[in-house]
Amino acid sequence: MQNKFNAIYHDLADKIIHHIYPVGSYLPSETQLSELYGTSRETIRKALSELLTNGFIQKIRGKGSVVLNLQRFNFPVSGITSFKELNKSQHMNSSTEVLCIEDQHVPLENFDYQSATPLKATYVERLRKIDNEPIVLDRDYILKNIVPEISQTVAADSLYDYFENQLGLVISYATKTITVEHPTKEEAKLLELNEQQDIVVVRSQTYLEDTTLFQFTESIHRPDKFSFVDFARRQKIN
Amino acid sequence: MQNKFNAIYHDLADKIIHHIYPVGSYLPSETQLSELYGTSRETIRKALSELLTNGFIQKIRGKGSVVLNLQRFNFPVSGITSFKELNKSQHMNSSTEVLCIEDQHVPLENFDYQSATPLKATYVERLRKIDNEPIVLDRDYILKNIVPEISQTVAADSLYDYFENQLGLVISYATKTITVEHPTKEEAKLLELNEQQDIVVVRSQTYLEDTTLFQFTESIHRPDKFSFVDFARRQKIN
DNA sequence: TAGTGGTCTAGACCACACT
DNA sequence: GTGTGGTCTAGACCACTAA
Repeated sequence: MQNKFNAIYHDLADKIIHHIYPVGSYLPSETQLSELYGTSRETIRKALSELLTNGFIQKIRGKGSVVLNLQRFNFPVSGITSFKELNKSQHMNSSTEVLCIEDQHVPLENFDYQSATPLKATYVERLRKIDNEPIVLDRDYILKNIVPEISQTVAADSLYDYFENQLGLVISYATKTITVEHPTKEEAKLLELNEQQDIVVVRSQTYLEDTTLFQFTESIHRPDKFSFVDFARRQKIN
Repeated sequence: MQNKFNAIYHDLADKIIHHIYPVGSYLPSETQLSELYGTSRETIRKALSELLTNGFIQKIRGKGSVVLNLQRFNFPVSGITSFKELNKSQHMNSSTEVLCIEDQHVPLENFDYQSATPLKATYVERLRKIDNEPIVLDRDYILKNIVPEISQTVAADSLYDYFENQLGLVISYATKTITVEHPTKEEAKLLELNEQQDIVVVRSQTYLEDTTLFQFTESIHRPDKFSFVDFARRQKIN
């Protein structure tokens, strides 16, 4: 937490989560906060603008910053989060079963992606269970030119942890699409569905800090277990 | 467009969309931009940070700001956008059929919302078609204490246009959940589905600038026509 | 009128990438 | 070393809210 504004953001977020600043109350004004934290007003404003985009507060001109009642939305299901992280922060009783690790080319047509040459990747297929019920079937294609090798133990634990903390990769952004499709026989079997039921498919492409494409993922969700929660701010279209 | 940084943001976004700054190239540096636009560097940085969060560029420390290849993600399906706006910006051949306008209480249990007293609302049910195929069934509950009356003509045109441009309401943010459910007979009939097929339900609560809750919406999507596109930046969980 | 957030400035120092 | 983006500052003026 080297940045001032980041430290202030987390301090304020904590205080909101623990109701030191209760829902519906106003935070101290920006000038008061800048005195409190011994920093300039612009730095305070950066921290507040983080709180704003993450749905902690609403700023009202001429009045102040109100604490919102949206704590439940603050875990970033709409962001990029690994299963292990989610699991940890939600205290779920979950497990991961590695079904397959092998070298494959990325099935580009699935991802609506153009490439002159085939993309070599490590294919990892994993089944995620919560309380012993299958919830998600994850299919990851991790590009070989970035990560040459992936071991069984890493796949069973957490790919993101390995990439970020062992390899020092900085994951930056992703594009996602969510659609509803018919399952294949295999998918239905693994997720314990009958073949009439649809599946929810979340496909994403993940990029590193330097804009290198790095991973393709296909997450197949049981429809009855799927829930996507989002917080959005209005933005006019021009 | 009174704000400098907003004007600069739109100018740069336009130039990216029209490939004046091609995909993969670098924008001029921040100091160059501040000379170009005759403004301070911090103002430029605000504009760039908008471009960043909307997926237009990626900033790389020590190098510059790279133009990303994500134009298709820039219409905010993940934001708050009205059907009419989307329609206009996507040039679709669409129509809206108003099925019902009447006074109702908000069915709070559907939205997992607590309230001591029932919430009086105008209920508007509309069926959205594209190329004469039913796509979405929208059910809006607009709270009476904010908007007392809604006419048939307004519902047939655009609620958001009415709220923002006629009534001067400022819509600020919303919470959304996406789930997959079984249709009722009526829903299946309206969307021309067989009752085996699932539906995608997007439920949202929309708030005004002053944090007043203002609208509940239930959007029922045909599963085969549903697609949700998102751009997300990585944020660590603490 | 006093206090609030919204915008903008001109400067400073730092960490990082490239050559 | 030079140029880049990342952070931070101290001050200014504005528009809005409330008493």
